[in-house]
Amino acid sequence: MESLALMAGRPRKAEPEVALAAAMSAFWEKGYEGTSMSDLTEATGLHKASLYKTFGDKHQLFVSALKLYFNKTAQAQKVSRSGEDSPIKAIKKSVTSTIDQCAEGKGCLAVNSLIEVAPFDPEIDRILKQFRQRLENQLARLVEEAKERQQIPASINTNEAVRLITVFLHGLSANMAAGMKVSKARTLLHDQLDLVLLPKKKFKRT
Amino acid sequence: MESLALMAGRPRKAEPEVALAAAMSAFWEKGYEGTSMSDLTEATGLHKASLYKTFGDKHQLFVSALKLYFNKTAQAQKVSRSGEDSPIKAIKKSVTSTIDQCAEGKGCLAVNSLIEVAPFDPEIDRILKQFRQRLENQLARLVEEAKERQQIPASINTNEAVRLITVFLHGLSANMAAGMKVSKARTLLHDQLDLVLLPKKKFKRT
DNA sequence: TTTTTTAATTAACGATTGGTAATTTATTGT
DNA sequence: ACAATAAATTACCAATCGTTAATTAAAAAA
Repeated sequence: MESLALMAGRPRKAEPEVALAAAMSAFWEKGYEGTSMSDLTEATGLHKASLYKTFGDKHQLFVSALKLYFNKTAQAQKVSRSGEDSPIKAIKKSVTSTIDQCAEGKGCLAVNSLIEVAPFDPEIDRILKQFRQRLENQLARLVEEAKERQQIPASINTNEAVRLITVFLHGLSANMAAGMKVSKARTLLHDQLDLVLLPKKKFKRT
Repeated sequence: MESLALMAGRPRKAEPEVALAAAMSAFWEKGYEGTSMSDLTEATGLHKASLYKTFGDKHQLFVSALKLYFNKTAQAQKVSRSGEDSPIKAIKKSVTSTIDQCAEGKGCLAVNSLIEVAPFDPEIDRILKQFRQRLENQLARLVEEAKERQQIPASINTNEAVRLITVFLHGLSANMAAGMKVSKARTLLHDQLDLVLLPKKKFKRT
């Protein structure tokens, strides 16, 4: 009765989910202000009026696209670390998946929006904060597990370590938006992980 | 004959340098696309036609504003590390100055532009690359000096260390654009510096 | 076949965008 | 006083912005 239901009325050209995914891509490529309604009609294959009826105005559509983005990336992270028993390897797989989603020249939609729209848009700001928090909690859990299993020193401050990793991810996203290669980003990310999660020793300053 | 010359014609309401600084602030606050010509007239106190005559079109004005931004930040860094003999302290002062310039809710104009305009604007992309390179060279020089003075281990890979620092700075800028406090950013930055510049010791994995 | 339902389509709205041309105002040089 | 100069100001341009109303087309239900 839900997905296979034959509905009265003219059949739509594109399923809302498909159209939303296309809109998400458009926002991702061109940013919120940079994506016009014309761009969205072109991307989705739907006409303006249909977009308004289905998703509300541009802002609501953007909110929906953002949420879809998060579901997709969260899902990708989950998949990439599925079956991984080692916490520290799970961390690596999780964050590497994040980088892999940042295609060159596009960066991460969340980080892009953090800079472009969050400062002027309380609702988007709230949503982004929420999702950052979710990612940080996820990582914090894995760091704690890694400590328990003595893969990393217990002396590490979990919250600080997580912050050092996520802030670095944001930096990588910014660079990837401007063309940094995925391979380069991966290398730097792994260096950063080693730095954050491996212990330091004292060093004699002169 | 230059600065004090009495010129024929109606005197201008604002000196071009002052107007350019105001335009820079506007772009910094609202981004390139987000700043309309009306915003710019309001910020500079100059009328549209005057802006066009003085600076060319919006894009040229933005280029000039970007260059001014770099000159200002480079100058601020230079000042903040002036008279500092210790290379490692000079590094800290230099990058801290970068963070201090990223006012809360605005981030860094260069990083903002990296995400918002560089992907669609080859000229801006080129300029930003050039300035990132300049900053990285500056830091690399200081890292090398620190090595020579044995403030940090010679085993450190200079280019990698510099990249880990600058990428982290970009991440901080993104977060500050969305409201991270300067004090918080400073703390994280210093943690990152210690991590990158202090040596690690081997750790037995289980 | 007619009615009902739903989406596609067309056309248009006022507002704002970046950008110019024409004119007015204020100053210096002669 | 009068021309020359340069900036301020006003008015305007076509194009695009996000948004909406009215109409048409295509399917199911009666």
